[in-house]
Amino acid sequence: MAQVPSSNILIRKLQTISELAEPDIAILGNARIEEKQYQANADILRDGDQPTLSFVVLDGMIGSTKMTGDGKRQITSFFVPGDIPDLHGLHLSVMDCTFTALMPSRVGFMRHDALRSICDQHPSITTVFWRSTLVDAAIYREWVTNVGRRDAYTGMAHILCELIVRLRAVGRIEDHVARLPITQAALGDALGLSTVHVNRVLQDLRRDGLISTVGSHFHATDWSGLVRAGDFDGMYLHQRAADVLRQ
Amino acid sequence: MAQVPSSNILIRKLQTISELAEPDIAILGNARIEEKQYQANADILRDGDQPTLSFVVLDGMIGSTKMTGDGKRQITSFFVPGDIPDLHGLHLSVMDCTFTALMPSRVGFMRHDALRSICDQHPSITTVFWRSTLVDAAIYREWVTNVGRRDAYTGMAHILCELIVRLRAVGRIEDHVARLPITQAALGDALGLSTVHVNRVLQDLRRDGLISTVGSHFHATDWSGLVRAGDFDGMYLHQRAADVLRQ
DNA sequence: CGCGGGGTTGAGGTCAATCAATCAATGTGG
DNA sequence: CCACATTGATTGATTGACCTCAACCCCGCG
Repeated sequence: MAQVPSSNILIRKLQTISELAEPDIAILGNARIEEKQYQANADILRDGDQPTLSFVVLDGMIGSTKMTGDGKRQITSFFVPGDIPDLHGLHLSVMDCTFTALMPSRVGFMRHDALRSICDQHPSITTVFWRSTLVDAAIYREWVTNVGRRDAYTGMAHILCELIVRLRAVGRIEDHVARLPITQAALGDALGLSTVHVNRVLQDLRRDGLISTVGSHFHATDWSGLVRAGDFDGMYLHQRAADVLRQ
Repeated sequence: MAQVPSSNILIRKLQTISELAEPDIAILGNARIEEKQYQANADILRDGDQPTLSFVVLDGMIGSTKMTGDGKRQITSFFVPGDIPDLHGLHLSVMDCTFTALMPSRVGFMRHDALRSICDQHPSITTVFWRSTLVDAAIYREWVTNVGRRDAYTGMAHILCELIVRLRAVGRIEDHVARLPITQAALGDALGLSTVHVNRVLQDLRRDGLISTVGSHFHATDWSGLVRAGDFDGMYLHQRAADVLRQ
């Protein structure tokens, strides 16, 4: 029905971290995907759920979030088009976090039993999926460090660098201009900061000529400066060499 | 040579998160493991390494650590006996973090090629290993939240709860008395705090009757109080029901 | 035209870092 | 057996990063 199958972006993302064999690409391309649109701040899966579906991000951005007992929110990771945020649901029956759309987003659902049968029949795809969850874990590790040991200015620059590299890898931004209608509140929840402080840190980054913002457009005006300011080394994203060189 | 094969603790740990079939237990029990002892603060694998071995913790405690550009250390997770901290090395060729012994520790090395051939021949073991790495990722998620959105007092209580539950699950502590010769500096690096502040927070926890310390012995004198203080819900550890009930 | 969401600004307060000692326990060489 | 070094814990004083509260502004929208 769709000229551009929604599995395309999934395949592209997986290719940024693994080499995919032709037959595997065909298998993944034929996977049945049910598309659905979400508004900003809509929950897709909730902490405590026992889902029978996983989803791939097609457009927009999804956050994996956790709430503390006193109602504060932490975003533990961003997920951009091509990512399968809840692939772990395939093997962990109860969700330990909530997936929320951080901007208007389109996602594609895939049935767990279908994914499991693909994995059973194609061990090489199992490896690719496993690797994808391992890269997610590597990103979590970096976020612990970012939140625990970097100050607000450095952490903000870091997280922006990560977003730009990941979006570039799947062709969603050119150069270092990102259309990122992400709220300052979301950035704060990602970095463990208040929205007020996020605002001030963004002003500092603008003052230093590292970024500029025009409405929801977000621009890294000094990429190497931003990388330096953010103490950023994208190695933890484990992208294939070919993709890294394309940066 | 050893009466108690070092794979026992590995099997026990895997059983806390997955049901293991008899044949799989036999396969894992026969895995060749090279034991090695490390002193406190010794690195086992370093950021940037390309290891051909993975290791299981046999005794002590290992931390996965990252350094920031200005030389601050963050511990992104603890690993206790039975855990395989660097199982991700099986599919991510370059290490993105360092594994350090946080106290005198004994670990057992297993060759990647041996592990890969086990996975190739026994898909059910692949699933168990995959699930193990997914639980590690769930722990990272919780740590992001702990470091980002909980204050020092709550975060400290939380991390102590996690350690106690995980150590109990593999039978390394009875009741809630833990022998934990972990330094306050390590706790600080885990929580993103200075050692001075760690010291003061521990005093607060003692003052409130939640913990007591005698030398390197560490005792949760009020388990339910500590759980409450730490905003702790162990669901994210994804232990099997039988194990959770045994708490 | 009023409303709400997101962004911006200012003032004051707090949690935790830093700096700088001191102390206890352990180990080491003479 | 003691002088000395080392590691980790503890304490006090000061500083600073970031939070909270409380406005206000801007803009799109029903």
